[in-house]
Amino acid sequence: MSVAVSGGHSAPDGLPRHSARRAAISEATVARLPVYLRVLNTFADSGIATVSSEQLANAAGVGPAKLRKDLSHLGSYGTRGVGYDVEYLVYQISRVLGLTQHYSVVIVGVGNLGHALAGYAGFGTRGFRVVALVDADPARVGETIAGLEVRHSDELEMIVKEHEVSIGVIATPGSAAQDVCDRLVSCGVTSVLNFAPVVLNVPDEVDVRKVDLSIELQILAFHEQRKSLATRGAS
Amino acid sequence: MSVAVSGGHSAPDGLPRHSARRAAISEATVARLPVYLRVLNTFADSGIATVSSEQLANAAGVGPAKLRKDLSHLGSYGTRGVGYDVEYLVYQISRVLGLTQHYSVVIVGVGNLGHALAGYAGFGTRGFRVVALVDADPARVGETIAGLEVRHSDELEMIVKEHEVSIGVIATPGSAAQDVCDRLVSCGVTSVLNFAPVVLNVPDEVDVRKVDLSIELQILAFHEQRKSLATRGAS
DNA sequence: ACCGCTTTGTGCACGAGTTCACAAAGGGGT
DNA sequence: ACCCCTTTGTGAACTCGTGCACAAAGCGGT
Repeated sequence: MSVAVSGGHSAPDGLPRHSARRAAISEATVARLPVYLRVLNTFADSGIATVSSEQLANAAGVGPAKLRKDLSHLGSYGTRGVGYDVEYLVYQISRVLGLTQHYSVVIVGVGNLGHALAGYAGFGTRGFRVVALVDADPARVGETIAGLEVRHSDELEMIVKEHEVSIGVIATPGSAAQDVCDRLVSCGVTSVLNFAPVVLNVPDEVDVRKVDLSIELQILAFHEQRKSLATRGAS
Repeated sequence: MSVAVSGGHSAPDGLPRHSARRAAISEATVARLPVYLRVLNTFADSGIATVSSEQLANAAGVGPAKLRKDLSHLGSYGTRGVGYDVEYLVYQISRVLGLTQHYSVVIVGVGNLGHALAGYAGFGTRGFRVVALVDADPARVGETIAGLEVRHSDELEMIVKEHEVSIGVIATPGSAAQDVCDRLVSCGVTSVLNFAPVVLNVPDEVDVRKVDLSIELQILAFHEQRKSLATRGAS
């Protein structure tokens, strides 16, 4: 749903990682950790020092058992009879997610959506920094958005190298997306967030996550129809 | 990912639907159908009349077996030795997804993101029509975006009733999201697309899908870290 | 009318993810 | 020091989704 959901990652890679101190965290769990993290942060802001799995699970919209199993995959950071220390858990999840490092992000395509993304506060949070905005349209080049000057997409390779960009955000029309993606990948970007309505083709080592509005709407439409058929059928 | 992916839908509802002529389509399959549909449309535009499961699967980024199984869940619409008729399959998937009906959409929150959503072409396609834009800020009320006048959120209930809105899009700040959601639900909206970074609480019969940028970024960060640890560990 | 080639539809086995239920573990009061 | 209450961490059963492999089914050429 998210856009749900939906990542690149092909192989369940059973390769023996360097020395895997932990049994490798499942994809489903990784997708939920950011939710827990957000909820924990709101708890911390409210001055709450400790939470039980049940409280946390309720706030995150999952079952308590699932939550405990998820957390157990990253270590034994709870106290039996008490719960989890909020601050400590925030730190541990941040560490596992890699948010203690910093990531440079480039946004390609400054249309309506790219504009909104550039101004999105979520980037500012822990670890992510938008280092450049890029567009193919010369008319937009030079414009300043959210404190960044829009640069021409010819400079894309240079920008990626210069800032050691690791995450590329594609907010172009669908027709340009694969080309932009190829260029990002060819100069070393290994993670892509794709907003264009196309299926991107990338080598195995590159992760792609897609956010697709019209897919989400169509999934909702399916359930809407299902519901209206159900009530009509019951009459 | 999707935005992951991530829907409301709680119970796997084993209730005997009205007369369920088909065995009910799995959630995972439903999430892929829109992708198939899009690919099929590009094929149709290229004048291609027939596709094999392998061609379609490649273009959609899935395995051929999975694709065939997905399609088999909605009927036997292929010809052995030949493949699938593009136009017919487009029609069948559209029908199953409920895109032959029309859905009225209201967008709540006209900030950067709401602005972009209002102008998004994806809404115009088959079945979805944005009937109103709503914001709580009086300064924005009256402004015209994409041919629609922004109205004050006090009028939300009236608008929903008047236009028989079935899908609500929440593009407000997180602090307002739950309140807006409650109001939408209380006047009959049964599908919500949530862009606010909060976990919405809704009754079981309401479907929520969330699109969360910062979650997607954090998932990418996890894999980035994993990759950099792997290469560092191999040295 | 038959034969061989291609491609679908699906039974089956496997693996991933979820849920249940409970033993182990810690805290606090007496 | 002991006991009771709460809550974690996890083994085990189960459900769901995926991928393989192959039989059934068309089509076209002879």
